[in-house]
Amino acid sequence: MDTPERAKIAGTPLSKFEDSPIYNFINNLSPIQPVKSIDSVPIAHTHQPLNFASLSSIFSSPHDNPPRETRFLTRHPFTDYFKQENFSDNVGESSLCPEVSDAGRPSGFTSSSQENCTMTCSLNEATVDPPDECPALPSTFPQSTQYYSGSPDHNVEPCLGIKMDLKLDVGHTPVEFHFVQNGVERRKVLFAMEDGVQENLPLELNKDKGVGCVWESLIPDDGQSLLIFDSSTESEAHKGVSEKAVDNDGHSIVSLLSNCTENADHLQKTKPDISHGPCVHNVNQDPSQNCSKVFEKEDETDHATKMLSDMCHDQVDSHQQRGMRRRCLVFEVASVSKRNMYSDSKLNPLTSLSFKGKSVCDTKNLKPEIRESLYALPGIGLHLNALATTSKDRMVNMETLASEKQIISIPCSVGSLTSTTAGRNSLRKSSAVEKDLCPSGSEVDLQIVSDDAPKDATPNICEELSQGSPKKKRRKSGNGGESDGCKRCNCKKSKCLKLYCECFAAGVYCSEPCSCQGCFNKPIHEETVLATRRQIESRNPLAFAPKVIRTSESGLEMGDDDKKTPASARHKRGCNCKKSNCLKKYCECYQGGVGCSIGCRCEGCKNLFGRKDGFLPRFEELEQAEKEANACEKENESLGDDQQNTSIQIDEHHSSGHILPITPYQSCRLSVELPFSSIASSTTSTKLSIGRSPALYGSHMLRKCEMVLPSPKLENNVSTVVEDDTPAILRPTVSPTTTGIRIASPNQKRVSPPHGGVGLSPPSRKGCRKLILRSIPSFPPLGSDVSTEHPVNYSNSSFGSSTVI
DNA sequence: GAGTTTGAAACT
DNA sequence: CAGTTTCAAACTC
Repeated sequence: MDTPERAKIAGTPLSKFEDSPIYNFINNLSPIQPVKSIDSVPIAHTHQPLNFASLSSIFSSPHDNPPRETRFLTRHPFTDYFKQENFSDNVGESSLCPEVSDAGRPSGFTSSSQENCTMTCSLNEATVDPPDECPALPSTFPQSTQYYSGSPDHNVEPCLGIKMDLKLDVGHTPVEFHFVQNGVERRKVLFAMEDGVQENLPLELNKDKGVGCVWESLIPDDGQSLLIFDSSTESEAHKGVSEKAVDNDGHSIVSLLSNCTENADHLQKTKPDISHGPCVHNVNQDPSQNCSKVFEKEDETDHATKMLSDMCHDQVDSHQQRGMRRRCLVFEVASVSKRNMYSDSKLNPLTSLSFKGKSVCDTKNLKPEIRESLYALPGIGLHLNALATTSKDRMVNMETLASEKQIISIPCSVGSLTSTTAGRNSLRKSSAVEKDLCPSGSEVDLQIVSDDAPKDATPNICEELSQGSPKKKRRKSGNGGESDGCKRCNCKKSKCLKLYCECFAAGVYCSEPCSCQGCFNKPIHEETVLATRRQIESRNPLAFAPKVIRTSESGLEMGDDDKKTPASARHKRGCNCKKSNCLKKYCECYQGGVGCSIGCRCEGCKNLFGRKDGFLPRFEELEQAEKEANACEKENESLGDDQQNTSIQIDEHHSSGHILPITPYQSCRLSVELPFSSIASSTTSTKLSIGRSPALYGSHMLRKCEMVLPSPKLENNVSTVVEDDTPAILRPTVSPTTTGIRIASPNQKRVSPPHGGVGLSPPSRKGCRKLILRSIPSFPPLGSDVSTEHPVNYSNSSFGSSTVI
């Protein structure tokens, strides 16, 4: 919708809605008193108008994109209404769900109510089909909206918001609610959805709707089909549910997931009669029961995650996949809603978004500080250190995605992000809650725009997204335990409370994949962790800063030495290699894919990325050296051959055949406050998001694609952020990507990026394809309309700028 | 998987 | 700040 419209909506007082027929209708329908949940609007409650009361913030979110909105069809009165409500601060954006065919919605409630209304509501963008269309069936809906997940069109917008599609067909049509919490979760869903869509429903996608309508395409025209899961794979409970759902009038579609979610939420608390809800009725009781059973069995917090992971893994049947995807979405929602419901203030959707530096889905692993910061800055999730870490798996994933030509926005938030707003501390969630969240996903704004549907990626993503997934445990592979993409520590004596511990250093809690002993880096010992962290920071404010900060900018703007700020103290100091010749991972510079700088005290430096003496090896030399040095890694790389096929693309601008190493110094052009150091001081604006976090994505990506150097975000973001609340990512400051990466030596002597960079990249980089990392708009503090200020142009974003190789 | 090497982190 | 020790990752076998 147009900006004016949005504004209009935003400004629409709740009262208007109250006056609207729909509002009245809904009120009448629901015998249940509206539940007020601030953080989220649980699907279960969606049927009640009041539930949306807190959505206003969502709508106000800066994320709204005018462009996108234009797509939106008609605005439904409800939209306004919803906006009025405070959904939660967290709501970043919502993408509209175009009216998909009725069945299309992942979650749908069928209401027996007599009126027919189709309402689609995206919290952020709230798109609603006006009541006019009420009788309108899905088919009638004009165009679907694009989802962020990867639709090309969406690139522009960062999405961290809660996305909610509310579709009401009172009468025969089911009422469907799509609720995507935001950020990570949403992305997860999107990934899953897209993935499924692309794989399974390519035709559908392309048919009528065009690129943007992936989601919609996912949804079968036949609403029923949507709900039907592959019985073979589905659990009994689900089966029963779906069947029942179908049974209801043939046209009523019930979203099992929604129900489950709803049920889950309600079960523990109130156990409301779902059937009562205006929107939910037919299907629901049994399914709900089933669902409830399921949920009861498992820990609430973990359940959603597990389910998600399981679903992700099962992708045999397209049909199944659809179901799976939807379920994932739903579950996710469910988990969210649960959290919201139960943890109330504790859970902030945004929080869930935060990325863990290393593990993709370990929200629980996030350290308290980070969590806080995350809450404060939704967009920022990646710990800088995470960037440094290399994980092949992730690489693979990332690469895969990249290869797909997807645009991945990986906003990295520094582990110890400083919360922009101290006030948001309240948002901090309990660790338990966080567990459910998928940090990586969340924070990382991982938007994949795939030109080619990335099919491969899906699994990976799913895996990452789902902590529970079995694959997770692959963790230690030959490379040292990164197989999962999540590199985990193996500390024995440090109790994981020292920088020796990668997890600790990355600002994440140790998790299952870790092999640490006597670990204190766990939520249980949060206080200890924090105290230790503070201590370390007091000693060295930069201790938690990323080892290597690379900025596309830095590369681009070589001239400004002054501005360069060392990303981390460590790097400031530079490496101190004696025997590795800076050709092994022992060397942080090498590991980070940057050249050594003057600050390095290394001996016999042969850093392929650039020597402190300014020497740049020829491409051939580099290649050979790399081969020699990294033979091992190559082996590992095999895994991603397909994915890695894409050669690293270095910006031609820079490619003169030589790689410009980015030394830490170089990269740090911007005087940036290290985010980490500021952990304790939440008040400071956060700083960085280097990669977004997900650390998973970002970090690995970066690592593997070292040449690219996304870390720029850090700088960019940081600088920006500091200045104003606008997420750095969103800011136009950098123009990076387009230009390509330039690596400048600290002295700026080095220049010439390698051409393909292919051979040069450190082992980790090999697989790197050209990734367009977009800095995910960290969602700026609610209320500020980023879109206007910074139209989210991923391509321009710092990340995006950095071309990933 | 165990042992060695390495260099950062921590300590003095 | 420099030297030493501790530590865990990286690496090798």
